Amino acid sequence: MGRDGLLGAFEELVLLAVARGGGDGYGMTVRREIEQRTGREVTIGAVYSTLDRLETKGLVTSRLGDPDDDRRGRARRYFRIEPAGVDALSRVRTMRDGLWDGVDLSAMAAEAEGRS
Amino acid sequence: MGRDGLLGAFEELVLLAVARGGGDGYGMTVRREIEQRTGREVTIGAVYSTLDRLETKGLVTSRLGDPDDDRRGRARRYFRIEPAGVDALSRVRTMRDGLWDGVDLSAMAAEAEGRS
DNA sequence: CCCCTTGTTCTGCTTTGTAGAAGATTCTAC
DNA sequence: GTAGAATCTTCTACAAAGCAGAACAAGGGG
Repeated sequence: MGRDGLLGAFEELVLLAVARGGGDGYGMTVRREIEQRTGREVTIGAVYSTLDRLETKGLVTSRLGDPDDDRRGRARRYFRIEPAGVDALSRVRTMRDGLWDGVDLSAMAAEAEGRS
Repeated sequence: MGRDGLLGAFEELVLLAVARGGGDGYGMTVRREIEQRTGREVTIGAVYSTLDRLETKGLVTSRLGDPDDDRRGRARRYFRIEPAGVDALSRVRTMRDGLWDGVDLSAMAAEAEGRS
């Protein structure tokens, strides 16, 4: 995240997936969400280490669910976004929008193509 | 950039600034552009190391200008974006848009705030 | 000459990003 | 009851990206 509290690229994706979950997301669902919405494959290790880092920074918090129900396996760890996390998302977006503003990708592609 | 040719957060900003320059941008102007449009301070070392990495990946190319004119100092190194760079921007944008889609930051802020 | 200005390059370190194996826990079926 | 299989998390180790600041380069002007 660096010097002034910015988010890395993958951190942003994970944080966004947590935000979408509304407090009901956990490691595996975050992974699925990212894979489905971006078409990109993601390893589970990458997701968890990023979640841990986000929690350390105070952008998300987690609580352990009980594994009662009729499901098997280990207890889930649910994540939800904190105000600081919302804030970080907001800032990263504003910052990027400023640089994207007015950029025309197809015109740019045509121009770059035309030189080769 | 990792496994599937993705851009890091800062790489994206730099690449975008190069793109905006239309081939006339160099280290110092890229820095200024980012600072002005994002309000974020950036060290020159960060900019150059990122530019080098982008060049290694084939997303931008550079040419050395001659220091004729009446300006002083060392020759500038001008950067321009290549088709692969345009492509990378396009992909990173599509991917992120998928996850941002439908996210309402202010509603989210209110909800997260309301819990504390 | 020496220094000021404009730029780039180099060195070293910290934070992010990735991968995959290992551990924990419960259900099913024999 | 015990071997799998299923569902999830944790751990270990390394590669890539991000960042800071000093060093270096080169021309202009007293």
